[in-house]
Amino acid sequence: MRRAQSKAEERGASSPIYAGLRAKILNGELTGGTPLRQDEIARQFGVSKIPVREALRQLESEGLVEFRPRRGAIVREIPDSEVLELIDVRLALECRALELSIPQMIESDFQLAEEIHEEYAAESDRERWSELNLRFHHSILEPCGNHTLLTLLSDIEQRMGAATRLRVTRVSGLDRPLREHETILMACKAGDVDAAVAGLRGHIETTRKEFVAYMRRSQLKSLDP
Amino acid sequence: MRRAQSKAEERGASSPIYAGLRAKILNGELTGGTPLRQDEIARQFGVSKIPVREALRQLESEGLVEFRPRRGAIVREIPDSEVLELIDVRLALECRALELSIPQMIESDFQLAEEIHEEYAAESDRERWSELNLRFHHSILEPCGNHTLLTLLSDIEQRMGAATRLRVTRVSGLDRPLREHETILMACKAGDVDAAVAGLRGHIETTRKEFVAYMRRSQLKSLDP
DNA sequence: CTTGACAAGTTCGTATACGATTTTGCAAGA
DNA sequence: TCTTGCAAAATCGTATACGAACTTGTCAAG
Repeated sequence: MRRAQSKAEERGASSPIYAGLRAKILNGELTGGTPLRQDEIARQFGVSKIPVREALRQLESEGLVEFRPRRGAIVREIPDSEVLELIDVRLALECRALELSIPQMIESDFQLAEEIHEEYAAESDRERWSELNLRFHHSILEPCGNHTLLTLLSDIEQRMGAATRLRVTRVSGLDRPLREHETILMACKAGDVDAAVAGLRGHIETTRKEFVAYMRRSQLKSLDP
Repeated sequence: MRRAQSKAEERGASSPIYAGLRAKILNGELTGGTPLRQDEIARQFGVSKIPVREALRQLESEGLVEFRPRRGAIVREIPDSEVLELIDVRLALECRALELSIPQMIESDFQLAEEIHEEYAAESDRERWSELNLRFHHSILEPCGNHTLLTLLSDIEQRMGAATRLRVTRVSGLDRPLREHETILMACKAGDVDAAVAGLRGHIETTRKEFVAYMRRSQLKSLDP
């Protein structure tokens, strides 16, 4: 193998590995339980195992990867019960963010939210619904100005996983979330914090119920072939 | 140095290093900005740099340590602005946890909370106030059953740092938090979720105001010798 | 055919080694 | 005295090496 390049790697060799693996896990290319062999990943990226292990450790503390002693790392399988817990966390964080956001919102924020909302309403590709839904939520939360909170929210969303979000989105139609988004946006424009937060809360609680319904169904399916 | 021990290390060499460094950072033994030299830490723990680097990476993603490219790791200095942001996150998570907790609480939970409350009231050592305060909060939040949420809360508290908590606690007296705790506990016993959450919210908002006051003072001090 | 045990091959975890970069110490010049 | 330059030392980041643990495949016994 090539010796250490003379080129100055500005951010270390583990960064691209971290980013690469993270992307593959989040977009569902690597699903839960898949073993992550260090030598293989090292070969793929043309480095040794050491930066690979560092990247895996970082993914571990984000909850995306799990280390088993002496048996290496696997993509973490997030149990349904934890998804429910994460939805509650999301509920708490989004509601607080919205509370802080509304007094900070200006005309351009409303415009952006509305544009995303309309794109969402016009979209027919189910695969994109979840992405547009997320973008709408971010657009009304971002003005809150609390970077720490927003980062935490992103982490939570990623931990819930793309797959989960898709499953939930499929269960519900397009109409119901759109109507709820509209209600929330109206309340934001009116500066009515309580109404907006109540709307968002109901919106997320419905998501939660939909996930519970999804759980029921998949449990039934597994019991009755 | 000794060769690899035959003894089977069940959880890897990085775990004790991680725990050790974490403890030293949280209890204030290592303060913000302190450089964390890999070779030195490795010598102290009798291992090579590799497990040290893994431990540091884990601490990095918890926000306790900062890596600068090619210049190693330092204990992260948390800016006042971020502490304010973290208090908002704590507000959101604790309020939601309490909401979920109250319907789950049984007699023994009330008893535990009351015991801690009384110990708190009787404590004269200021250094222990912050610990007892934390313990009281945990006692009423733990019944919520959402492990993910509780873990996140612990992370947040640790990130705010022992030093910060002490500073804030010193500013306030003992009476005010005690009265607020009592109000919250009463509402919990009565099963009055709204009152309890409102009480907790006010309690944390006061903490926030106290921190703002602390910031003002330390800013004035630095301007006027 | 199934079970158990041992050998061979994988894969992990970390010590050691080494090039590259940053920091430091010191001497020469302004 | 205060810079400026540069060589020496310290420190980082990662490749390589290797023992230990785990997995897999084979074969004999039941």
